[in-house]
Amino acid sequence: MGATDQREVWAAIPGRLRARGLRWTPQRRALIGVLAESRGHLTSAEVVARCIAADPATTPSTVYRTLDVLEELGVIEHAHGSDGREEIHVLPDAEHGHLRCRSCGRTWELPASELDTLTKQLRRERGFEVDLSHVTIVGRCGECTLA
Amino acid sequence: MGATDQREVWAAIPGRLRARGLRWTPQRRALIGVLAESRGHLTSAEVVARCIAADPATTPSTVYRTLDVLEELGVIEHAHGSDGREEIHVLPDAEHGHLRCRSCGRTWELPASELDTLTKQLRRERGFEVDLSHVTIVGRCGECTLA
DNA sequence: TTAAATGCAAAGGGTTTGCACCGGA
DNA sequence: TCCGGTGCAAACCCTTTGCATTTAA
Repeated sequence: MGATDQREVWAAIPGRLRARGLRWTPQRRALIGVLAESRGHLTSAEVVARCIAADPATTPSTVYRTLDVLEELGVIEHAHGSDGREEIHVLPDAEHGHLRCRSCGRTWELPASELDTLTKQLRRERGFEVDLSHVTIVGRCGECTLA
Repeated sequence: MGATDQREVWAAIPGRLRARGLRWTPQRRALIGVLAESRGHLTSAEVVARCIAADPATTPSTVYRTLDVLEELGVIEHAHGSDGREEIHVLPDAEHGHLRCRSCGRTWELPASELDTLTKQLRRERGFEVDLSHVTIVGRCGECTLA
């Protein structure tokens, strides 16, 4: 999915909200602005912090409530990081899992192709449908293993 | 690992604590009692609740502190569940990951053998060393998919 | 004896909730 | 106008911390 497509997703949100009888507000516009600038993953708390940075008048509860709405729209998905906090993934359309180094804390995307063997195997042997965007493999990355 | 071996692990704890200059106390005995009766996984909060059920005088902070000690001993390991809470795994000696159904909430152990292909592949292609006990694959189990 | 462990209470962080008011559609 | 959204504050839950006191070794 290219940058242009992503912009279209953001641009379509006001209409998608109204189509559901929901509303497009300045606060929601601000939140979308924060998300649109955030590649990859961030915690809900980080989203709140960035919204407050952008506008000190931001209320946490509004952010959390809007994040719920956006998840219903499928614009974001949430999971839980190794420290137990909410972690949100922007634009999960490109299904992928994550790789996290527990030493340096960095994360990488794990494309569906690399998890293909596992997902097929679990489906075949256990009838289990893997939710790719919630797969997070924790361990030590190459650099940290060498260091 | 059989039930007998597990009992031996519990029985060895007092000595292992003392060998480190740590102490075997009634509170720790009670906590071990709770863990020994808990197959599989449970949250820290559940451990606290069960300890309090066993002895209303239990103090949460003591439980949390002892869980830390037990993790250092390698008796338990902690991860984070889908709801973001601490989740502890008893006796992680037999390295395995977990499979969790996000619909019914049940979890299953995922033996190293089933993750073997993935771990080898990540090591080869990325130099990444997977921490098996922290692998949790989320999705929908066979039963819930049918229902 | 003496350092570890406990109990208590308080703070902490992130998240959720109730409710009156505000403001998109 | 009307219902959804907002802001505020308080509550929530789980977890951590400080400190005086107890207790295992």
